[in-house]
Amino acid sequence: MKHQIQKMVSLALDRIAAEGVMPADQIPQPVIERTRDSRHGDFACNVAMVLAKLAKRRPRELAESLTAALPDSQVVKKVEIAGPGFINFHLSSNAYHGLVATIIERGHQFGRSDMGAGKRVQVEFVSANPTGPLHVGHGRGAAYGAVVADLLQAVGFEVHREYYVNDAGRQMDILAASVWLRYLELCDEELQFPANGYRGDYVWDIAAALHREHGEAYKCSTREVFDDIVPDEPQGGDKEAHVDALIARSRQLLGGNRYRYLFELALNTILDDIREDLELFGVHYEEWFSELSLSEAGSVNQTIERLRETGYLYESEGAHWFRSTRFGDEKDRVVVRDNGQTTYFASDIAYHLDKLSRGFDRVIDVWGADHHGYIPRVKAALEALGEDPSRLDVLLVQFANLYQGGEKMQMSTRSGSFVTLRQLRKEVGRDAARFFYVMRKCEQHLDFDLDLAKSQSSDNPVYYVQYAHARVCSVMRQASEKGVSVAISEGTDNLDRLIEPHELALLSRLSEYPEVVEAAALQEEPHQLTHYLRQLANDFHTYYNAHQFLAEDQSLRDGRVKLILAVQQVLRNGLNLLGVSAPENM
RNA sequence: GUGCCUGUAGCUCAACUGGAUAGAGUACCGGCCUUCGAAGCCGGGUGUUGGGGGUUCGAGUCCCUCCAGGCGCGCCA
Repeated sequence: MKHQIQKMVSLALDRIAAEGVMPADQIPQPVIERTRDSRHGDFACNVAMVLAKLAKRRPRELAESLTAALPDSQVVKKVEIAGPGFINFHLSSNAYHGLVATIIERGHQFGRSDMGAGKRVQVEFVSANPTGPLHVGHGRGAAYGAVVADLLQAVGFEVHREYYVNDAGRQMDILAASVWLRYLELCDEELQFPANGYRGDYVWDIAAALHREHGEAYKCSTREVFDDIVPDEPQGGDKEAHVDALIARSRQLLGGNRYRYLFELALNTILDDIREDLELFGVHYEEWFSELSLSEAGSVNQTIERLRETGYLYESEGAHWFRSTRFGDEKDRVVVRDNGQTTYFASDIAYHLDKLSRGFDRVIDVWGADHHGYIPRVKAALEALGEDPSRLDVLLVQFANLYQGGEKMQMSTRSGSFVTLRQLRKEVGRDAARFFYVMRKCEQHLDFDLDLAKSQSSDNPVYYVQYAHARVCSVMRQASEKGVSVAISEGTDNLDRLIEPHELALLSRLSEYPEVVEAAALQEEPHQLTHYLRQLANDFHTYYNAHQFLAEDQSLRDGRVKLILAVQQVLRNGLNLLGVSAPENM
């Protein structure tokens, strides 16, 4: 509908331009928007005000000429000029009859489009280090990334969802060492657990599994392990150096094979847990991309060599630096440490290079907002290597704060005192969690009220929307129990019986749905869809209370049943895009 | 100190990316169930859009400045 009106206005603009009112080569695409206030009609156009200066005419005067030049239309009943120069379009009552038929006919396809024209988009999200279970902070990135991906797919992009597994870095070694030390404790060794080690219960679990299956085959004495190790922080030393020394000692005492077994046991246990967790959260990936595979294939070293060839690499204090300041970064960045190890940044450049080389038209990263300082250096590296950095889009997701009983809950990964995504799901359920996570713009801090998400009351927006869907189902059940026929007629038959203001409002709302999906997808803003669904549910509940759907009058009933079936379909489609179920009863 | 993000009704947030009188939910008060599910609906008031300046027909939205909060500023990932 929007496009139809836009075409009409464009045509009118061409016509008056031909009359020499203004230069024909400077005519913009007119903006059509839905009115906020129904007294202003259904759609409004501001083009007369925008072009007033160019045409050297008063806005209202220009609007007069424009409306006179508008072509006739079946769907537009009345055109008015209002305010400073708005052109308001009032639709005729049958304008949306085709819409209802279309929704019913297209079913779950309604709202989808091919606007993306099959362009390939890669969306990387969550990508949490496999050093512990996912917590509620990751949950937001998971829900947000999943919905953005689904939205893009819905409007015709070919979407590739990917999880980057950081299975190569130092953090993984710290995890392995942590597991081993806990294992030693299970073997009745007494030791001082490092300040920088991972302390969560899951570390004990992995250690216990190792102990169960291999007895004391991995045991060493505490003396062997800690002999000559630099002191830890509580003893006045450096916690980083301490833990690095413990890692080196683990490798040395266990030997390559046993260390690798331990490392992979920890990695796989946690990764399996993460996979299952996300699966149960309704988040699916096309690919789990291993960082380790990058370095094993030599990509990281190749990337560093390519960078060296560009001349933007230099040596200083024994390390190799990338001159990212050349490309607007705050400071230069190390890619190879003085101990010869490549940095996380180095593999990340290699990874992004790999993504771009796979031929995606667009690459989207969903990151926690605490990583925002990282964007300039990644883009700098891509630019230095001759890639177009604008192909990469980084979406930052702010933290989610959990509230319970009005109290903010504090969390920290290292200390192990965090609420896991799994706990949250068990607590509030998948539907509420998914919905709450995407209810806010991603750059907003999210206050996640556990009590509200759990509550089965009208306060809870998830139930509000789901209830609207269940209500339609219930009406249809009632009809069959009462023996009332609700087999609907063909096409647009009987839709002319829909004349109540509530019905017209509902029709207009339904017509918005494809626009909302498109806007939410292109702007990467799932919250637009949650807001829309609440409005649609509200329109429906209002209608429900005002009118009897299963009317005596057969043709009236037919029209109304068609309308509420269309509502049901759109609610279902929208919830489905959010990864939230559309229950038939509650 | 410096860069990014945020600041809108008592609280949690919208505002179609520059449009008309800034809107929802919640909280508070009142009304609506012998008729399709009251997990619902209807009515009632709430604003110096953090402050100040600027840009223009028009600013919550863009620019400058100040104030407040969050995050970042490692040869960690």
